[in-house]
Amino acid sequence: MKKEIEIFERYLKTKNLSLTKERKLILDEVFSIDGHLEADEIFLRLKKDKKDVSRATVYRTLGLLVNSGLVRKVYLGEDHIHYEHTHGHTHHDHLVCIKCGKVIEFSDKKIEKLQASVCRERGFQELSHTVQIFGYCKDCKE
Amino acid sequence: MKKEIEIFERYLKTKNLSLTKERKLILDEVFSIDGHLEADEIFLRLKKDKKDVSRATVYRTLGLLVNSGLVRKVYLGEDHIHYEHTHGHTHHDHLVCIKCGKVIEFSDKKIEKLQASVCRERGFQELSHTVQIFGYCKDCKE
DNA sequence: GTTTAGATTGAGACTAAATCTCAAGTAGGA
DNA sequence: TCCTACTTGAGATTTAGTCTCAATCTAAAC
Ligand SMILES: [Mn+2]
Ligand SMILES: [Mn+2]
Ligand SMILES: [Zn+2]
Ligand SMILES: [Zn+2]
Repeated sequence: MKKEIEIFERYLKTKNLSLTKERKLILDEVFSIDGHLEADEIFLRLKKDKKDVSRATVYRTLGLLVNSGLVRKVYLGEDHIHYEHTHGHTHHDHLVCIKCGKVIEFSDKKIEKLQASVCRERGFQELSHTVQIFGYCKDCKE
Repeated sequence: MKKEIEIFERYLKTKNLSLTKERKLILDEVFSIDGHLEADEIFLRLKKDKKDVSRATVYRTLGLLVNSGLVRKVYLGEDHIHYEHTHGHTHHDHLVCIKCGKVIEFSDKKIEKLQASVCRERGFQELSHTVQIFGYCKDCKE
């Protein structure tokens, strides 16, 4: 599998943009995290590492990463967006425990197929989707 | 079918709260709108009608309406929450056109069943879910 | 190597959604 | 009537995210 950095650089090339040192720092930080991450988390981790990058650049670069297809936004019921790697991960959706906050990933081919046929019936061209199921996880239900 | 106001009042009773004139104004305004609505829309409509209610009370009351089960929050990919009636409407999910903003509702029993079985397999107790499919509607796809 | 146009950045101002604070007012049961 | 808990509005606050703009960098063209 291609490395993230190559994909990102190729994407940037197509937009006449370049892989600056700030963008590389952010890319590395994002791919050093497993699981769901937040913009501010990237900003603070880099700051702690004395690899300062401005908050604006973090947001700007996360946008580029999303557009390049390496990363996607996920909505987990909180008041800010989370991000997760798509590169190297198969598509999945989320069960979110509203008590302990745990996020459980699942994927179901049959659901995906049915969603695709809903779109087909409506003449809708799907680009992406997110499914969130909120409730209590095994450990939290009474 | 029971009227919204009765359900709301009963809910409030169980919480030792009362149906004040502000809460009634907001309830009426919310149920006068068909489709997806925003908190600020309620605030501004009431203001225009000279039925002033503070923004804080609008948010507080929308929270109560959600807890009472009359209304639910929906995430449509924008930077603020939308609300929609649940009372008197069957459950559905959304296709969101990222070009013209159109929101198309759909419901699919088979998808819902499969989601339920995903939860069952994981010992997850579902309370609610939302599905959003983003893409181009019939009129917007190239 | 210079020039130059366009890309890039950081600091901090700004916006907007949503929540919080708190003093003043209200409702209802004892 | 008294008391307590509920309720509200105004505006402050919080927080996520965007925008502005001057300074700097990049890389292609000369
Ligand atoms: Mn995930
Ligand atoms: Mn709807
Ligand atoms: Zn849990
Ligand atoms: Zn459209």
